[in-house]
Amino acid sequence: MQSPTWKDPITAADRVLLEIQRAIVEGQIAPGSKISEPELAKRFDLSRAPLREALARLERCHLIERIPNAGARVVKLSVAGLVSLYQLRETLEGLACRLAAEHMTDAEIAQVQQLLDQHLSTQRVREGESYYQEAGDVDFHYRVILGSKNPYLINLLCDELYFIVRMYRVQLGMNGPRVSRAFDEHKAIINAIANRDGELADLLMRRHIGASRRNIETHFKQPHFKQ
Amino acid sequence: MQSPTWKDPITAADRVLLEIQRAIVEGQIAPGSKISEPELAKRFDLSRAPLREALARLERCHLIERIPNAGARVVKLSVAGLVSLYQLRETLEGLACRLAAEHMTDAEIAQVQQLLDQHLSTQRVREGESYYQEAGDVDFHYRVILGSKNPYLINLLCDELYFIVRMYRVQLGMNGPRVSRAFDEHKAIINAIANRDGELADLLMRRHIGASRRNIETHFKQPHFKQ
DNA sequence: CTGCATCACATTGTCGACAATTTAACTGGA
DNA sequence: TCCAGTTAAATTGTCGACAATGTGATGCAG
Repeated sequence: MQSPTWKDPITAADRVLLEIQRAIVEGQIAPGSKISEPELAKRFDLSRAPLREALARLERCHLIERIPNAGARVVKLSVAGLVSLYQLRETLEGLACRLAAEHMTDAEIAQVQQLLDQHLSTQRVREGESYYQEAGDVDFHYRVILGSKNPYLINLLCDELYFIVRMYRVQLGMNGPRVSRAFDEHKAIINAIANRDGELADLLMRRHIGASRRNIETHFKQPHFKQ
Repeated sequence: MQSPTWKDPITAADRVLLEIQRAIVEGQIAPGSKISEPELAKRFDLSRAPLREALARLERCHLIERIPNAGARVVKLSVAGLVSLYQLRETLEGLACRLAAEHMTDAEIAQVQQLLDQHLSTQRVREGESYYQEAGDVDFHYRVILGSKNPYLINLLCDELYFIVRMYRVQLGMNGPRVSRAFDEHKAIINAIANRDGELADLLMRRHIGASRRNIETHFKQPHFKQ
């Protein structure tokens, strides 16, 4: 409903949603801080009606928590939360791989392989620019998820879990040394899918995400991040 | 946010949500039919503000689909939708079992085992009353899911997917001959969890749900149900 | 008769104000 | 000083009306 799977931000609620989403993910609105409806309404110059619509969607993607008659707060990041989230991701994207191996067309698979080569070359040129790395990573996972052709799964991963996953990565300053290794793992996964080996693709994806989780987990203890 | 994991229906939006939820699940509001905000507002005697809040939550649990500036419709049931939904459920509840085998206390496990014996006896007395069967089934799955101790997973299964799963079962008239077999399968699953064998519990749960899906699938072709 | 443009109607999106509830500050007493 | 009860301020929930958009009917041109 609100991101890679997007139509056009038509209504005012849509626009303010995107802005607040970005602000929360990037930490401009601090984790744990209270969300004041009157304040945000003034800040974005609209009434509380579309704002509340946006808040409802923010709760849906786990960026805020609401308590009836008491208001909303931005979620707090924690090691336990990260582990829970990635346990889910491992299983879900593993399932996506198994289904993708079954349902993706040869053309779609070839397109992803081509995409990886393309990302590899641009990544060599723009050494160290983490933005391109993340864009490529997101793009790869996105394609595989869509390849599953399972609407519930697609909605879950692309709309509901996407932003909270991104929030962990962004706020823990993920630029890591895992760049080139991730590319190889992506290659192996799409090859397994190309061979219609869903079981292997499932396994590889779980490992891939597991490695990513351990990589992020270490950042919780590093000095440059204030909990 | 709106079911087994429930606090108290305090606000007007909460109350109307429960009523519409029930009406949709039980088919009193026909699948595919349009949701008119003015009509429902009059029918439940409240303004459109809390009604729209309720609609947002109905979309969240996949009971309605909204299109900007064009309104909402009740979801249509289909074989493809059922398959997609149960693919997800198999994987998710399998994960729940694996985590439950790791995180449930001995006391919690014993409580579930006791619960199953209790259900078995009451079921023998009230032969054929499908309500008790379903209540018991829901209760068992609910406990295992909570046992996973994973907040994202709990929210997903108990709040977001619970009602659409129930809608399929209710509207396809599930009373099936699978009663006693399900009890045995539940027993086997909780025993695996008691033995801390997460892998086996995972496998058994997937089979259990797979069997349930095939059981429901057959009802799509039977005469007593009009698509 | 068919196809397209126009227009009126119905529905959704948004607004500002009021009611209900929570939070905190304050007062008084132990 | 600390705690409980009360009260005032601020916030959330709800309402009715208006604006913007979508829908269907009507009428005209081809």
